[in-house]
Amino acid sequence: MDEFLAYLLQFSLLNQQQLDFIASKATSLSLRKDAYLLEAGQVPRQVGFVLEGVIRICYYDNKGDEITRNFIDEHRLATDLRALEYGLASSEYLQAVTDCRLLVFAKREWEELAHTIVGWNDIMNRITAQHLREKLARISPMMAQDATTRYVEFLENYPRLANRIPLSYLASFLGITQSSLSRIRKQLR
Amino acid sequence: MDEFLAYLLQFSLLNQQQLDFIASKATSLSLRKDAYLLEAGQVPRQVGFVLEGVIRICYYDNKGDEITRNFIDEHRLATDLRALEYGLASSEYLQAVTDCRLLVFAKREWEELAHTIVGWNDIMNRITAQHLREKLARISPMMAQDATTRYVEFLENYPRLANRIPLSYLASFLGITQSSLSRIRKQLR
DNA sequence: AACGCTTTTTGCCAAATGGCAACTGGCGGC
DNA sequence: GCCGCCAGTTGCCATTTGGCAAAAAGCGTT
Repeated sequence: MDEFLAYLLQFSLLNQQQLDFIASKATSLSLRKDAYLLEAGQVPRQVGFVLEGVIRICYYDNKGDEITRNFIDEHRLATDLRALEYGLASSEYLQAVTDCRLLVFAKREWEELAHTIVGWNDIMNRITAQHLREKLARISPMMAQDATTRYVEFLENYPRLANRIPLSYLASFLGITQSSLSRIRKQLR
Repeated sequence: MDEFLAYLLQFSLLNQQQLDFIASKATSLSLRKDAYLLEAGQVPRQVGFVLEGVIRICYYDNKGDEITRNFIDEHRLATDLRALEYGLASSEYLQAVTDCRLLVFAKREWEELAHTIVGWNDIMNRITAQHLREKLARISPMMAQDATTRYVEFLENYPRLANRIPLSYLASFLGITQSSLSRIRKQLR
């Protein structure tokens, strides 16, 4: 729990009373590898915060191929905040890549936080904006680079992730085939 | 000016007095094709809103090649909001791709808006988050697709842009070479 | 119309990547 | 220890894309 509060304090000044209130709203959840935290078509009903493990965001393209769009590891929010806010069905899956431990806020509790904590939405918007900026900053240079460079930079940007992710997911995230990625790895040794 | 106020009203409920106040802070600016609204290394001192024309966001990679990271067309904010907020130097260029007409708020005026209009930062965070989400939603599927698909989808996503942008910028944005894009175009007719 | 400048198109070949299928290796269940 | 399963690797060849340089097309100026 303290991990989440420390995370919030990066984005805001919250007093002890507020922190206690926030803590009182959280529950904990374990996910087995491959289990879904959220499935496409569902309306999200909770917000997760990853304490341990890796979750991936994926969807299916118009050819039916599964595409991994992103990874969420420790100390990141796992939910579709937009879909949650507007009560929309999500278009993506959130699936555990490894066994995971999460902190979870049910939608009702989350909204109570929004009503009770002054500036809660402001904090969330900041967090959202920062996460999106980081993702964008990592993803947008990737298109202009070849597969090897993309892989090497992934290793630099997410050093703690590479050895926990199946090759197929990583290849899909990098926009190359599994075979190509395997060959690239080989060449790098 | 009304265009900008209408834009704001999409994200918020502002009364007439607030709108008038906002309007009083804006000035207008014309940019010639190829002129810079912001250069890398500079600390941004203003926020632009594109009334007419196209601006691109670009930077130089470690090989010295110029990469176009995004386009900003009518009714979009043109600035580095993060750098502006924290007084940081921007790492990117904002360059006019065509002649442009902009609405401009100097940093000082922009901050006065933040202090005067209740919820101004909240509005800006919403706008930022939404823009980032849109960009991400368009960019992230691109890596998994071949160059032709990326080009076709660009045409669908930005129908009003394609004919106003030099081929080289577009190719760079799509992560392919100018020659390849030219060949792809040829094949599509 | 002729010129100079920039943008776009092409040709040629090399390199990177994809598609498919077979092979290998690790690991848990029996 | 053997088997089966899954993830990762490799071989083979087709396709895509890049790199480079030359040619063509567009455009404004004179």
